Amino acid sequence: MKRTLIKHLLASSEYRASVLVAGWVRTRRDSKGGFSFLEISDGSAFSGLQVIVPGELENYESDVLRLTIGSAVAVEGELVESPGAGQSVEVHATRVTVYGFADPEEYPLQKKRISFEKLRDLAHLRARTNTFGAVARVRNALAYATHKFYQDRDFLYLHTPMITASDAEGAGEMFQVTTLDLAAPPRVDGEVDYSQDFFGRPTYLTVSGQLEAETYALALDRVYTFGPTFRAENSNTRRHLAEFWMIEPEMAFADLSDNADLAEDYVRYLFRYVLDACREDLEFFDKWVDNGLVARLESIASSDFRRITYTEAVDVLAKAPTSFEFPVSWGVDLQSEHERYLTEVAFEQPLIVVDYPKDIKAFYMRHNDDGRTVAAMDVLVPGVGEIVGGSQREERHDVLLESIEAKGLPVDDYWWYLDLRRFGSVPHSGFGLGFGRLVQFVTGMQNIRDVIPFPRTPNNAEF
RNA sequence: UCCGGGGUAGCUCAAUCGGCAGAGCAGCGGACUGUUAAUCCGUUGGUUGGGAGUUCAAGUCUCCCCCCCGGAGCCA
Repeated sequence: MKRTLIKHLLASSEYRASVLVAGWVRTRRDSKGGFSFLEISDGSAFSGLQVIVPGELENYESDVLRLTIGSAVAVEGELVESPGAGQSVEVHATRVTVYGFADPEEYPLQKKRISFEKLRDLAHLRARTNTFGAVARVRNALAYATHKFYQDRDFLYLHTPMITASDAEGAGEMFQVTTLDLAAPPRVDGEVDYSQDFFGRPTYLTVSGQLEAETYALALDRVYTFGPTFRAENSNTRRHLAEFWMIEPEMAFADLSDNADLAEDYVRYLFRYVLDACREDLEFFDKWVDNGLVARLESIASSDFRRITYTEAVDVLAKAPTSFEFPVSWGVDLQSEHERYLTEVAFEQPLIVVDYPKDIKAFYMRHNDDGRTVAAMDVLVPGVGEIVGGSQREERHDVLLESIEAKGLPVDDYWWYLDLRRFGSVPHSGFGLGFGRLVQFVTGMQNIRDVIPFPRTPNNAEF
């Protein structure tokens, strides 16, 4: 018999004489009336399936009464209306096959709630919990919706390299990639001789695919990347990972306003999609993790983002009836506390802040005509902070070259990036969205380590 | 990396002035029941993160180290 996923049984309105399901036992409750209740989950839906196992089954004593949380079973039986309160349908088993028991003395998960901190030590098992199953389904839905959004808009999915020689934007410390013997590297004049390394030069894990994406945008018009990036920063916060996934669209013939439009459309599309596709999971998060989550997502999905300039933001902050740890004045970068005040207190909605001072932003951002700002934008959301960072890129060769030099960067390394401005240069724009932060915001999960299966942070690469 | 809070039974946490290391849950045994965080009775379970020191006596005080959490910085 063909196996049916539990989500399809739960959605089924017609009762069936014979079904086959398989999954992991969540609970077993015995009735001395001579039968047992099993709750089985296969991860296909938030809810599990209730199974009634009659005592007459030949392996009832030998197997069924030994089933505990975490055991894996297959159940054949009749799908019927449930007289109980907690579910609309249930299966009356005619056969129960045990694939694997889970010794209750050893199995670390239990019916009671376990802290997220503890579950990080059990990352190989935590997907079996309600919360992490729901996170996995939501993360999957957001990934699918991302591709759908860009594909529907004629963006081309681009694979940028994970190993790179360029320190793209000075976006942080990089992990070095080498095949040299670290105990005894070859040396020339006391310095490590990288000409003998695998690539004949020092190489690193990428911190961003943006610069490479620009080369394709200036040929194929619209592209996006969706891949892993790496930062070797010793960051210990609930919003940072050493390895995280980023989505970076890049558009030719597009200015900062087009860029902001895209970011806003994209984020709202994702919220709308996941509200439809993962309703039960989101309602679970709303109830147990972050009260008001669903209403917040609904509200953001159906309202415009507020757009303000950096200069206006500084103005609002200067007049704020709050005292900040870091004083605000034009020219300083916005601190977390400032961003939070803007998005959580002053405006109480997602914000797009544009036109930052050029001195605090990356070299590739387009200089505005005012001579002191660049066409940068950050999307700020309540609770998570900066979720998107982007800009219109500097397309003028002389201005870009000047900017690289002004930032003290090695001009020679950017020869191919500068070439894009020598041959058929056009205005273009793009942004990066941290996928983990997106999942954080959509699920309400407090810690980014709990929205990716195996988080990489300083001192943590166990799995 | 900096600041603050932590690390005690499988899990979540108590432990007064330095004085016999405890509870709930889980597990195990039993009772009961169309149950659904089931309930009731009984019961097993400890190198108190690691190391050194002070003391008659250290979970508790001192020093060093490791790890976790929150905030900051960096950023997405």
